[in-house]
Amino acid sequence: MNIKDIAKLSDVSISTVSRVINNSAKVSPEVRKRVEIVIKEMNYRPNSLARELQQKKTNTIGVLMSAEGLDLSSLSESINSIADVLKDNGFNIMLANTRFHHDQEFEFLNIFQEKRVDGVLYFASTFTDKHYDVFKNYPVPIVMIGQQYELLDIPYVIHDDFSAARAATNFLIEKGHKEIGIIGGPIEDEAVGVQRLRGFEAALNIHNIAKNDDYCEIGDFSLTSGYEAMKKIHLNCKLLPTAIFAVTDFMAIGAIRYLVEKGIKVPEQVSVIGFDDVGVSAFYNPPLTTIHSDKKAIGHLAATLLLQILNGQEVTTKKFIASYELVVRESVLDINNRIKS
Amino acid sequence: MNIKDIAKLSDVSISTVSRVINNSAKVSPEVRKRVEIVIKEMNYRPNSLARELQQKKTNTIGVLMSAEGLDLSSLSESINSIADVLKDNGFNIMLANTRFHHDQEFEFLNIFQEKRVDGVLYFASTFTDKHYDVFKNYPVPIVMIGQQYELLDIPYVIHDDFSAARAATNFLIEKGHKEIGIIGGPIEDEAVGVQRLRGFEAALNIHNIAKNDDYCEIGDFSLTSGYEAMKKIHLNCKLLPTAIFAVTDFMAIGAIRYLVEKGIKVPEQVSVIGFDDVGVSAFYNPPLTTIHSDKKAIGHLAATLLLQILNGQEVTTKKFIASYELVVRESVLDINNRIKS
DNA sequence: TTGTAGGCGTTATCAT
DNA sequence: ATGATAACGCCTACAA
Repeated sequence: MNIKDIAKLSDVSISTVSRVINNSAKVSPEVRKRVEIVIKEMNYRPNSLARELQQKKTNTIGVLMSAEGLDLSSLSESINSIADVLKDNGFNIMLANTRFHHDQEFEFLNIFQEKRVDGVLYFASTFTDKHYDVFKNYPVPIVMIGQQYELLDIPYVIHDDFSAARAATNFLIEKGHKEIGIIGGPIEDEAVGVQRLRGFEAALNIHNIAKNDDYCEIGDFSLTSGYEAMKKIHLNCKLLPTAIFAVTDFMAIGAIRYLVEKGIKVPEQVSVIGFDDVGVSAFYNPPLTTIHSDKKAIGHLAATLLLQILNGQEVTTKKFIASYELVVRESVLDINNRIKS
Repeated sequence: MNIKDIAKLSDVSISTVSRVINNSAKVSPEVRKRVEIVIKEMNYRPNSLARELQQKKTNTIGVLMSAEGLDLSSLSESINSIADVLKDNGFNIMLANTRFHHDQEFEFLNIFQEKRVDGVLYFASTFTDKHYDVFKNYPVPIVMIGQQYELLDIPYVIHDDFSAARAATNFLIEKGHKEIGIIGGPIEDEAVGVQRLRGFEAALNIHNIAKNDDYCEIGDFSLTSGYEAMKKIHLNCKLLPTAIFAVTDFMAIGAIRYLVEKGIKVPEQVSVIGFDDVGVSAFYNPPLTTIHSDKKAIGHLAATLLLQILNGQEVTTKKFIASYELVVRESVLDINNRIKS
């Protein structure tokens, strides 16, 4: 069933059918009615492939991300707001998830290109030379999310991982903690693995607190990895740190679970602070003190930015930083007035 | 940059270029090399729109679901396995999420049709007459997930919500509970809202336990709604039930959080059992006893089924039921030997 | 092994 | 207000 069939059945030319479909020009009311009835009758839908081929525009944005499941993850909120913005502007989303198989990124980028998406939103993780090459020659505009990469002239929106991590650590220090551990992310992940670690170290430095490597482990974002990292720290030293900064709420939850399982009280014996403010965090036992980043704003900003570029508007600023906020709940204890044992 | 340009630059005809792209026929090694170099050089990718238009096949499956970020997590596992199956068979996914705006389903179904997806995987929630009409006339095969609807001749894969809910409730009863409440789902959701409730009631019935309406509230799947439902139950009666069945892990978590916040011990004072076995459940405090349904299997099954239909294989069975399993953790207390107070 | 030409379903340009 | 026709970029007979 195509436009030709509809034309025949309504006894008009295909141009006229096209006109009623797109409201692109005047069509006499009677004819319009006639055509519309046939369309409804036949359950006809125009073929976007043909339309987009001829218009050289798909009204589709490719969104590339790297996460296990779209679950509670911090991404899902951003993606929802991206979806909203794009939908409001008549764009569709083509979602691709590498699930941490970063090599697949290029494969998806190719598919995007073949499918002729009008632009791409890229939740970055690692950034390699190959990324550089590919992005440099990419035929449509890209907006990067979550990772700063100044070599390339593509705009990006990030949250200030360094400052936020420093703030989290400072909070721990304010509360009297001096023995502080960290459960970090993979160092290939610049934002989470590197910047948050740097922020942590900076806070320690400025307060003249030495970093104890026995207190420092790395996870892969999963709940289990947080659990395992905490276990390693426990095994590393007979005396646990009084506080842990987990660079991800999920890892924080994994860590707390380990502690509770071992009969170690949180926050009475060990305080834990997270990062992300994922949905469950407020409902966890104990409710998690963490860094809340405005994921909705990030998605909104990135999508809007891309749309502007697509509209040919000049985008002068290339760097956008979303705000964060420390949300204090119950997983960190103030030990300033603790009687020394 | 199109096939014609490549042809010109490599000094061959477009058919030859097409042949090297698709390996569809013999091409002399020298010519092939020549063309391949130009392709690489020009960073050329074939236009799928044109290709799919002419082949009348997009190798794309539309996946329609209805979840808000949070809830996605029970879906996300299924979706991952769907993605795997489809990818292995050369299919792409087009994901659409109504986020509980069920009216948008039809809009997306239309888009799928316009984009000429080869088939659709439909995570059903509510099923109305309009669905009936639309599905009846839908031009490509549909496989339904999570909801049984026999009027239509479309295959579906579900988990046995009724039996699983009954099993969960029976477990509570076995452990000596007689005062049992439920936090249910919206009744428009046949599987979660109705079937799980029916299973609950069936278990009560067979053990001659009366259902106490003060113990029964309904949530909307969110953590908050679980919290609020538990609060209502608390307000309804001076004496809390000894156990609660929440038809969703997230609502169970919300409920537990409410109880803990009020100083009510879980499971010592109130036991809670969930449904879904979402990622965090094992790491919650206390670890959540729940029904684990094989979401991966569901996704795998549904995708495979659709592929079979697409391949013209006769599918005789229309109904597939995935297995479930009760996973016992620490949120339910055995009160059989409790000293009566 | 390689090239030519028609058609996939639209929209857009130009007549009428 | 309506219709004929040439693209859009590709694949696939059919020819050479």
